[in-house]
Amino acid sequence: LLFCFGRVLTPDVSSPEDKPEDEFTVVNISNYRKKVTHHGEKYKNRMKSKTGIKLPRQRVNRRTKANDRERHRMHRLNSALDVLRSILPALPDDAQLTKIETLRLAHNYIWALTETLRMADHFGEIPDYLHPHHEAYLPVSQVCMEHMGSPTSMSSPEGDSTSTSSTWHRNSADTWVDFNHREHNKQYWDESNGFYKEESSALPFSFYLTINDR
DNA sequence: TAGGCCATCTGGTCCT
DNA sequence: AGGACCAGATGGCCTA
Repeated sequence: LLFCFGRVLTPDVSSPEDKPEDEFTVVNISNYRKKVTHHGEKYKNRMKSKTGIKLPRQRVNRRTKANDRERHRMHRLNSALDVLRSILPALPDDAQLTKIETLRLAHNYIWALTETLRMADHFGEIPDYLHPHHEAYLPVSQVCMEHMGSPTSMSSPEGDSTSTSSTWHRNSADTWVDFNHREHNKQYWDESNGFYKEESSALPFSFYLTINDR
């Protein structure tokens, strides 16, 4: 999956103490390259008190240790987010999901998978694309979005129902799964828009997966 | 240049 | 007491 992402490179989380303070690493974050200094080089002057009074050595040592722990804690958090990104549907463009987008997409992705199972129950059968031996089989985890528009833009809940940023993944002649960048709210299955009709006994149906709040 | 995103520092609070 | 967690502040990098 990391290969699938290609561009998802984890920041260097190896022990920062291993690096000289002046050294920096260029890492790929999002779709840009970013300099990351090690061991708080650019912040080291903040260890002075606001009044300019020299702080007791013990206090400085405590604070330094706490900073290290906090830094490592955030690195672990970021590593966990990378793992989460790796199992979410890949983005089509060369951009990594931000933290908030990752969490929102994960939330909505779980919701979509839950809906898939619920619909399978409802229709009494598993959709074609979930049958491993069906020609239309498509592991949900490998569904990729061809276009999501701006990851941070907030599209209108009511408008844009046939958004040009829609991503349609054809799985069979009659079944489409749409992991779409589209705003959802409590009416995300809006029948008036014809996205999904619960009473319909037949496919097609669509899933809209968004990184925005629902 | 403004705004978004991020890493880091920092001090406070809670928990063990 | 010390560690984990949290939120605010700060400054760097990038994009529109």
